[in-house]
Amino acid sequence: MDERKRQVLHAIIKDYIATAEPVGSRVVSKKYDLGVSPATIRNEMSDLEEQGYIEQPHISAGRKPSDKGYRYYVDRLMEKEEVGTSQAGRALPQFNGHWQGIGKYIRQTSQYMAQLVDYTVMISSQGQGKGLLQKIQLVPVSPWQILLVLITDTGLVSHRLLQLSQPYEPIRLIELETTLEKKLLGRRLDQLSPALLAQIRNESKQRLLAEEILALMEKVSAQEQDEQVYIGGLMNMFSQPEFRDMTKLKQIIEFLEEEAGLRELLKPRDFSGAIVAIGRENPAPDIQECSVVTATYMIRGKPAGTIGILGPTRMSYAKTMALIELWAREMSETLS
Amino acid sequence: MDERKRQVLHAIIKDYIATAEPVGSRVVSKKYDLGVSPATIRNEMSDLEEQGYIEQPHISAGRKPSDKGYRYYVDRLMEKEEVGTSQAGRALPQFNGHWQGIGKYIRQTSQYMAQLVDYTVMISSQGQGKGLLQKIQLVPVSPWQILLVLITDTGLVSHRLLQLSQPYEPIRLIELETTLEKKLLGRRLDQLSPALLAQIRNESKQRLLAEEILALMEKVSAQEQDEQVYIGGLMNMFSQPEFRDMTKLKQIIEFLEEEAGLRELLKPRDFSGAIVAIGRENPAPDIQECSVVTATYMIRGKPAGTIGILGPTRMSYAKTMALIELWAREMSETLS
DNA sequence: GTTGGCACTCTCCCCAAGCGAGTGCTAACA
DNA sequence: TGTTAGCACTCGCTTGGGGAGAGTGCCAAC
Repeated sequence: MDERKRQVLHAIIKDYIATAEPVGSRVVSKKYDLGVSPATIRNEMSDLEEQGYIEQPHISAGRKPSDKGYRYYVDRLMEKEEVGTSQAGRALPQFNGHWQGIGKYIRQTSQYMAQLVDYTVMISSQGQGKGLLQKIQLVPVSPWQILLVLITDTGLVSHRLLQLSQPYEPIRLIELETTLEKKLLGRRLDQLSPALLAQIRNESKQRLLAEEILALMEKVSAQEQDEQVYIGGLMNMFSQPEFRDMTKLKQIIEFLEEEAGLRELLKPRDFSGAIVAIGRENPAPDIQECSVVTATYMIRGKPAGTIGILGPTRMSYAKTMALIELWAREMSETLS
Repeated sequence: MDERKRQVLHAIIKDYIATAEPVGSRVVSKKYDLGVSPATIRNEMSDLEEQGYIEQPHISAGRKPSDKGYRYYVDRLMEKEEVGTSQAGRALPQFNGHWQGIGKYIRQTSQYMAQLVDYTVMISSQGQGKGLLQKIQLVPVSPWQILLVLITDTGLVSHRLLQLSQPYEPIRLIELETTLEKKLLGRRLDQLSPALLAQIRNESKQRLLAEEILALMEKVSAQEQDEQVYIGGLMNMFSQPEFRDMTKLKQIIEFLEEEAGLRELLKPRDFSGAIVAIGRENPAPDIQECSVVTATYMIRGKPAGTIGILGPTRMSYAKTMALIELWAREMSETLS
């Protein structure tokens, strides 16, 4: 691929991203002055099509980029946008309200982000059950009720109200609390070994009580790992000309309503930069006419969730990638 | 309005709900045998139109019900569906998974409900900060950190990790806990009077500690009241012929994305039966081509949230109302 | 008060023609 | 050998008209 072909491809992609209309040889020649006539451009375009970088919707229409073309653009052509220059008016607002939990923060953030791009924003937040146990507390509430409180070093605080099948003896409760702390502190909540738990159960002087509490802890450890996904700016999809067709739109919304696929898409990674999946590169068939840009944010250096931006393949990659990287950094800071 | 007019109106509404097409005099006469000819029906329809119960999309089309017509139908014509008969395959599944918090439950429930109706389901859950304080616990975590745990009789457990500006003295912490319990237990979390809090602050021996904890409590009481709304079956709207027009659909989704309006719509009421708002009866202009059926569910007898079902004005009111009342009862039971 | 008949209106669908955009090819040119 | 102008051709989109179908309103008869 020689220099001029690259210029032609670049021009076609730029124009198509801006207009969503197939671009013809004349436009390329005039608007992006390459110094050659439309006829020459036509020859180049013919070659590019043969190589699979662009395609013709109909025989008498202009060309539009193919997935392969976009891939080439993202990897080699695109000028990376400087986050610094684009920062004004694009950064997330400094968090300054009352802290109302990570879920609330992420939900609001996803909606705010969606106002700044024309695409749909999805943010996953991984369960935080992977921290080390820092504190275990058994709080007596009533003779039949105990509150179990677990705190991990990732800042997770988890609690469960436990309805006992028989009243507890206060002394036993304190004993049990001590035992639990001795045996379990410093371990990962999601990796409590059954052997260890069995040992505690056996050593305990009030077996039933220990049994009930340990069962609850196992439940908690299973539950705290689960992720959630928040979506903002679904409506932005409606402004995209490629989704004027209801069936396509429906497909996308179907995908967004189904949590499993979304979670798979937004699984946190170790890498924190922006990653792009273009059209058919997406594993989920429902969104193979879309592109997804993702970036993982961290909490205290550990992957904690992923931001995803879903738009048509004709999305503005340079801007989107710059923004998502900026946002991932900002979220990491806010949440750490 | 005489009996035959009522029959004609009833027939028109039934047919329109089923087909979404304007119904003509011949159809009314033949399909819903009233024993009179189309010409007679035409006269009746002419009257009904004059009175505003039905309307003509074009001069040469059949009639469709107006908002007023639907209102009359809901109030007087409709045969109420027996919940008993419709129960098979329509009830919510018995909750039997791990309990993962009310939010999760409501989200899943909204999606399940949406599978059983062809409309969009919205469920609000009111903050549960309106219960009476049953237990206050200050858990030492580290010399600089305290965990504040509040439990109310509505089953709410709320906690906050507090970063102190100076280390606490263990004895003072216990003292303070006792004071707080003595003064505040039995009071409503959302109605802690400033005077009372000031008094505690003054009596405390370690002022700064008390101050920080009380400030946190005020925050918690403010935050726990806030509501959230879950939406399921947004996609169902796509199957409704009246929303094949993108601009209408867009309007509705705009409404659903904007939380304030939704919350207003789904404010819990004291009354637990189904309430219908038809078309222009809705205060929000964005959904004035829709109808909304709502019913409030209770937790231990107190209004806790509202289920809403949003569909075209041509919705199947009898079925929807029967279902929502059933579901509100079931949710109340599960959550109590 | 009810009915049949009839003229009238209006929408929807289909089809054909015309327009416009853009290509591919060929021949000429530097 | 690469570039350019010219030209015929293709194809989608729009426009306009005609016909079919559905349903009404009105009138006269029962």
